[in-house]
Amino acid sequence: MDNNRLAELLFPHIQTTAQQYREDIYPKRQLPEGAMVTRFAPSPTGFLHIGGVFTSLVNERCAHQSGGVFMLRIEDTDKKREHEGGISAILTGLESFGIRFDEGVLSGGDKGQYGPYTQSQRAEVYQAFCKELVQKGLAYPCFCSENELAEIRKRQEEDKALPGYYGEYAKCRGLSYEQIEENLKAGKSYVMRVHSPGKPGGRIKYKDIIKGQIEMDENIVDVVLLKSDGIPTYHFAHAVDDSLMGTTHVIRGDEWVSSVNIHLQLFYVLGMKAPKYAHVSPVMKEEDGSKRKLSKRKDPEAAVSYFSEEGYPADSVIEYLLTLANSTYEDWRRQNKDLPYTEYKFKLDKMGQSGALFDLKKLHSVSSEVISRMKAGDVAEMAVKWAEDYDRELYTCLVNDKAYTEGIFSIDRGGNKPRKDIAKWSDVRGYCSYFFDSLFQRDEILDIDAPLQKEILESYIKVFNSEDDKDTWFGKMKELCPLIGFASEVKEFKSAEMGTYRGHIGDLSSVVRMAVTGRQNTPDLHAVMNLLGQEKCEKRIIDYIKSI
RNA sequence: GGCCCGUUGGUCAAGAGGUUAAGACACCGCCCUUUCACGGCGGAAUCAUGGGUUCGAUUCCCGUACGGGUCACCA
Repeated sequence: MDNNRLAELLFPHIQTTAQQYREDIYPKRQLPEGAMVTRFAPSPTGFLHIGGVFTSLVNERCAHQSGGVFMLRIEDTDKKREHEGGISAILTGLESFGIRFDEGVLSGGDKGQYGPYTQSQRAEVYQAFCKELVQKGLAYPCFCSENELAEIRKRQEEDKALPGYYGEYAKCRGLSYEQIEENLKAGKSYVMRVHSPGKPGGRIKYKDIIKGQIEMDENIVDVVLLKSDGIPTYHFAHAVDDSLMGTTHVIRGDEWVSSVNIHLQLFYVLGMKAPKYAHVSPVMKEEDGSKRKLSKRKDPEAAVSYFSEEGYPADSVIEYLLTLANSTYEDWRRQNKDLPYTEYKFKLDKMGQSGALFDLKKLHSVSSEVISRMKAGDVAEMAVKWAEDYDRELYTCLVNDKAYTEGIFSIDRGGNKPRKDIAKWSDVRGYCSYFFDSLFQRDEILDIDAPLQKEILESYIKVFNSEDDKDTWFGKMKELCPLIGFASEVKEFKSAEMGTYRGHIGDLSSVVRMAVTGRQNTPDLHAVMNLLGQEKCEKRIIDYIKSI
């Protein structure tokens, strides 16, 4: 059959040739040796998943630390599943994590010389390549209906044969020009399939940067290249786009591993160089003692909105994700507490081969470390920002007096022994509620006799002055001890015989802390009282005495 | 079911043919400390299983179990 004639029959409107795309329109990138060109290619079918942040982070690191290019390509080839606003949700989500793209679909519009970066806008490009394949006898139209395909599948099941459209099952492979023309005239819908050069029993090998050597059956199925609407399947779009756009490393979820035989074959028939592959394991979730993929529907922490709602800083999430990606990251971080994560040399081939469980406890720990290193002003600012959206009552308190708010977050901050009370902004309310009368409440009880507490506080209130500096304040505390039968040193208390003292200076502090803040756990008590001021402290103490 | 991949403490994991099998989170204990923290020290806890190769296997090979992935005109 005359393939050129068939190509014209099928694609009369396609004038630009694949050759022109390859050589003129998408020239080779001029990049330094070793620069990686990577991409994140989501389909706008829903919301951003934490797994998507994970893979895009890995892609981003590889590109930017090698002096390469990182692209965002939108794979919107399935119109049925597309969601309104899906693209901007992904864009703003990724942006909020500080993941930056050099090329592709960005919030300000497309950027880069290798576009368009939205697949639905690239129909002609794919069709040109498909046309070329037809000319080479490597692609053909298939008019099989859904029912016919189902029948084939049924027959294969009975024969215990490999499912798929191939070999003797590929009815449309041998259609003549006339038959095709006739079908076309009759207006029958059709897809374009590759004429797979694969041989049954053939094996292929490839080296995956993460998974290592992988061997599998060669693809023999005539996979669909263009769907009946002329839009490509993922497989075909991947092959065409990634070679045209000069992607050097395809880093994607490992659900694609088993399709690599198809992809490699497509690059082969297209006469284009295949990229290197790295397949990332999914982030998992533990349930009933077994692992499963983190699911958007079942697991709230799968959606990135969970992290903004809970108030985990983006940096914390990134930091945690990095510890999952490269286990040496944690060691590096301990030794380089103040460097940005971008200074860490990420290693693709050191990624785990099996999926890691998403551990909220660990995130919590990582995040409290991150926040403990922030400046008071930044903490205040981020907490206020979070409260504005998620806790109006807290917000009102925090914005009322900026200096006061910043004072709260300044206590015990900045030294080399920072506290780690806050892991997420939703912890802030609990952390600082006693600084505001409208949030203040007592819900803890101290394990010391009430009469003793009263006695202590009645003595204490006489000498208390919130303006005292720390040494003066502490000196007064010590002087108070003998008057109420307490030891002014914990050591002395411990070494003395039982019954010598009624308590020690630590107990004294606890009582005062409880009276003033209603809690047993607060930052430096002197600083707290100093910020609260004389009047408030006294009132709290008096109220407390009355209440017990 | 076919094909592919995986399995080191509760979790994340390093690791190499011979190691006392790192480290981190969580947990427990102690120390430091006016308290609360932070920090330091210590503890408990792991190579899925059966064969084989080997002087020696957690590491290499085969099988089993378990887990994950994939078999669309979805990505």
